[in-house]
Amino acid sequence: MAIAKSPALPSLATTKGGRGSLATQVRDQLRTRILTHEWNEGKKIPSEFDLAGQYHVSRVTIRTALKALEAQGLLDIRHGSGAYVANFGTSIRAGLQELRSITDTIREMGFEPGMTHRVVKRRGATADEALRLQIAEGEPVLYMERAILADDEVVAYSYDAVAIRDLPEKSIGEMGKGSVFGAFAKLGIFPVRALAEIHAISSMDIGWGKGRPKSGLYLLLKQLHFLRDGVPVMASDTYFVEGRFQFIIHRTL
Amino acid sequence: MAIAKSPALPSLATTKGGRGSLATQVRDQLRTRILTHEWNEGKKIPSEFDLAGQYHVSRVTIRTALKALEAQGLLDIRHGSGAYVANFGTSIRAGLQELRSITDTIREMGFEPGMTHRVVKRRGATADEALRLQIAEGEPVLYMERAILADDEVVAYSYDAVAIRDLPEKSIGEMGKGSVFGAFAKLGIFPVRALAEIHAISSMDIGWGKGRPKSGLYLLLKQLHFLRDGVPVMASDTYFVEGRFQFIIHRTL
DNA sequence: TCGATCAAGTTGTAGGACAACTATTGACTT
DNA sequence: AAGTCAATAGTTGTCCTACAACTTGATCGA
Repeated sequence: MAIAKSPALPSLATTKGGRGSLATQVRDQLRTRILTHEWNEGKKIPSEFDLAGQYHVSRVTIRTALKALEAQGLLDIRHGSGAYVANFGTSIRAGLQELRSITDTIREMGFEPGMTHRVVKRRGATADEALRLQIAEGEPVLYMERAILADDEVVAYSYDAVAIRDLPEKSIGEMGKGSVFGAFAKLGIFPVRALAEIHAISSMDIGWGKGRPKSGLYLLLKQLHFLRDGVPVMASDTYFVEGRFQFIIHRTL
Repeated sequence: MAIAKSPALPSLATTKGGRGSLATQVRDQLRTRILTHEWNEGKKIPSEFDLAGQYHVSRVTIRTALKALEAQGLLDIRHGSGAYVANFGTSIRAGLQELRSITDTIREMGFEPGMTHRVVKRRGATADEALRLQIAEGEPVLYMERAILADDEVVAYSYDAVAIRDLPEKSIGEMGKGSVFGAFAKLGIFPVRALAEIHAISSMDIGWGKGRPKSGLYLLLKQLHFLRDGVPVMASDTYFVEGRFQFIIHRTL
């Protein structure tokens, strides 16, 4: 095998300590290569052996990365044959089961994300919030009501409650401005998992402002975000205006 | 380490050729052990080394299985520490991203599944069906309209179109009776992946019969089922009556 | 009492080897 | 000439061993 080094492969973990394990980094880079159509749908990607050569890692690491991508529905690995790019239509994009901020998702879909805050305050937790966040009723939470925009059009209304616990007081102001996850990251808080419940809702009491949909039809994503150790940090009820956002789920065995 | 063989571990692949790879079999057995609460939520499961001993397989195989379970949100693997059972509330159960028949899911939730057929016929594909199933308009499809029941209560109405292609004529009758996936399995057809789109729908034209919900509020799961090689075999629009079925999604990084 | 250090345990990565499976080629038979 | 079968190279699946990187709790010392 010739050591044909790919021209523009970003090196692994050169800058800023390279978040996560080697396999994770390889997975993310391979995902990018797949999503940018470096290999056509249904076509075979290089063998594990070749990829190990390209990235200068062991076959074990490559396998771990490939298996992860298979679990996410991007690859189809066949024993004795090779790994193939899963072929759906052209849509695919980011599935719902991948945890990322709404803002990022909107941006990735090619729109300009925006946000307007109607309420940002600190108050005691309601009974429901206390139950979900595993805190006592009345314990302080950061409560927000926001409208989420894509290209200046409202796509969702979100009602969020963040458990304060040992959050520094000054950081609360941060939350009221940009992305919540951005503010989390600055504090070293990284939600790694969310449990979401989905409902269809018809109500005139959800949206506000002039962008409010007349139909009152929403897809409710009732989420609870967890830290690595299972501690819940944020409960958010996000009402997506039906039709303005495409929700996709990959289902695999 | 003592070779303390667990008393009731089903042996791997003793009967009927043992479907799938070793790692897949181990994954399924471990999943069962997790879902039956053999280990409490948040607690550590045995080390990879121990598990390898229990199942008489290599650590690599155990790792592959554990990684798969982590991707499904059942485990949380921490470098240098161990693998922990993910702790959400008690709900969890089967997430939406796991592909399985509605019937099985209902049964697993502790209800008695049922089904009534309103329409089962062979007809030409509509434009939309042709597009989704990647066949020509007018090509024959098996079209069905079914009501899906749990404990004799309607939980969903489903409109399905199965691509006939080289389906034997006699098997079409089978479809009209029990589970569609059961009929598929008998023919050696195994959908391994589905792409689902979610919508909130408010309409009085969906349900029928006396169990029809007065609200007309549904959660629409617009699905397309694929074979391993990416060939679409069934397009189904399933309207779940809002509130009668709990939809859960695990979201991970 | 508090902090640093150490040691044991666990997951992550490496490398080599072989088994199991797939797809293609080429020879052979009819 | 066409079809069948066997050999073969290429690829993923599993095993083994070893060590690196990380976590956790115990130990020791100031």
